[in-house]
Amino acid sequence: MIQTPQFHHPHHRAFQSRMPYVRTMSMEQRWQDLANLLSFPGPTTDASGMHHPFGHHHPLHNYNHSHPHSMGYGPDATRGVLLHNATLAPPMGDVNGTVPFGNIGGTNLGNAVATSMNLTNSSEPMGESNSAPHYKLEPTHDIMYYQNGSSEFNQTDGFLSSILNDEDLQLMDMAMNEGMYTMRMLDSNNSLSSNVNICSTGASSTPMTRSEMERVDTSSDSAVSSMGSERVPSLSDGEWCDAGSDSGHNVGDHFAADYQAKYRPYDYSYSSRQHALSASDPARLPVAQKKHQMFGKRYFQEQGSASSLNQPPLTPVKYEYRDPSVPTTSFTNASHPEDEVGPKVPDLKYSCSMEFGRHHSAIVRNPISHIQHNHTYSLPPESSGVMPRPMSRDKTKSKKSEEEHLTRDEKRARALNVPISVDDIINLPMDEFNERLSKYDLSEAQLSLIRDIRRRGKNKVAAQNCRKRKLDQINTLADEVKEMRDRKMRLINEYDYHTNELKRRKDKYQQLYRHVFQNLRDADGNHYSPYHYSLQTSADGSIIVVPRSNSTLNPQDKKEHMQDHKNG
DNA sequence: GTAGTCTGTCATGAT
DNA sequence: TGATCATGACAGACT
Repeated sequence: MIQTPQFHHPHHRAFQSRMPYVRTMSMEQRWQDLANLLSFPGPTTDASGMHHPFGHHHPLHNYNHSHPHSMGYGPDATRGVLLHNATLAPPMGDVNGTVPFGNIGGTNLGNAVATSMNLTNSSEPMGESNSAPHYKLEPTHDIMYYQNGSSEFNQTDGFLSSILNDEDLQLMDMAMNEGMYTMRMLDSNNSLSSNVNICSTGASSTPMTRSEMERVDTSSDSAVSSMGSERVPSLSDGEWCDAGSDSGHNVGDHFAADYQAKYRPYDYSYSSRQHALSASDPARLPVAQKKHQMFGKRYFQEQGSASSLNQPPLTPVKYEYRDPSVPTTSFTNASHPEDEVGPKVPDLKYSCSMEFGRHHSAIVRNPISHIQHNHTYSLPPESSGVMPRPMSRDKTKSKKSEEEHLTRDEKRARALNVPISVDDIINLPMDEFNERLSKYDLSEAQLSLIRDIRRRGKNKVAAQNCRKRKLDQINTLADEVKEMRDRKMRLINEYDYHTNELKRRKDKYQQLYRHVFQNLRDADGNHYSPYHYSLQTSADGSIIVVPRSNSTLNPQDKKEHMQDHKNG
């Protein structure tokens, strides 16, 4: 039953007190807030020729702006009339039928009105209250509780605008927000593999499978650590192309291609010789289980060599071992060190993985990858000294003496008759190294050289790892930049969608409001004038007709109102 | 000849 | 405290 509350009713106070303040907010107020937020286009006259209050200057726009809640409730609201028997004429148009009402703010206003006022003589809801796909402004009957012009929408608008406009800030914020980033990565881990999944209507949501995540997780089992992602250290020479083609052409790919060219595997003759030279036992796995540093943040990743052995790393690392019991021929004893069969330190090319190429996109998208990158690099077992570059001209290698292949440290060691191979000097564990040293009566110069050789050799490997990590970080950042750009485009599209959706529903609401007044009749069958009455939603969702005071009309509306009175 | 790149080396700080 | 690692800087070799 439609009621026009008598606000001088003795129970007015009680009536008011029963409702939360916000719940007594009139429909107009909410409408006005909505209109203020969205700058409603005002309809003019309806089909009946009735000058519509919404025309041109919506009477609700400003009439209660200064006193948004005084209308009908203030002390001057003396005109309120309780309409116990207000009836509605049959609906002139099937508002419900022709255009289904969307859910307005999670509450089906049309449904509420229709149910409460029997507008359409139908019990069917005018919309599906739960059908709102995205926005759910409010879960209750209270559609909008905006108390002033600054609404959530404005805030949202400003928020989105700021996001969309301040790209740098956005990128930084998002990058900083690990959680968000993680969500994003989880949310759209497919987009990268599908290459520039821009302008998608929503984030793709194919989750990374557990196996993929685990694969990434276990990818950090190779020997040397780094702080970048697994992509760089895992790539093999020819596999960079695969990785590049997988994700399209972007900055990361550029680096990838660049990297392919720059970081060729250390499989030169030098490397082969080193493999032959190297003598080690399985315990002498390459290198370094290292601490990681990611943008000033260090991660300590305990990935001992044991785990490297126990778990197949994502990056295939080739190890060649020689029986440790076989004594390593000292450098001076081996006239042809390359003939040594060998020892074997892990085969150290920069191992590059097919796995990376295959799982590139997944790895990049995997949030875990940002936490547990495979910072390991398998490196060539090499002695210290300058590594000769691959011979570009075959003619130069024909009669090269072996000495020309020797590194500087090897030459120095040979010059000082150091009885330990350079490879052993560098790669032997400390205990074994000292043991070896104790076997010989070495001069101070020899000892000093040996220490330098060992230091330089380890540092060389460390430098190589460091450079790989650096490029790895660059690649990772390039991927993140691309990801952020994709996200930005998605947000823009989403924003446009919601803006249009809001406008559509606004129009529906406007249509409904007009429809209500067109069909609303008092006991005598007369129309309710929208100038004199307004609709309000009570706490229980029922719609009441509330007389409005003149003070609630803005000057323009008053002017039109007066003109209407003069005309007719 | 010059510029850019690659890589070994040193110095330094951290672990 | 020494060994090792990480990394910036530098220099030489190379393209």
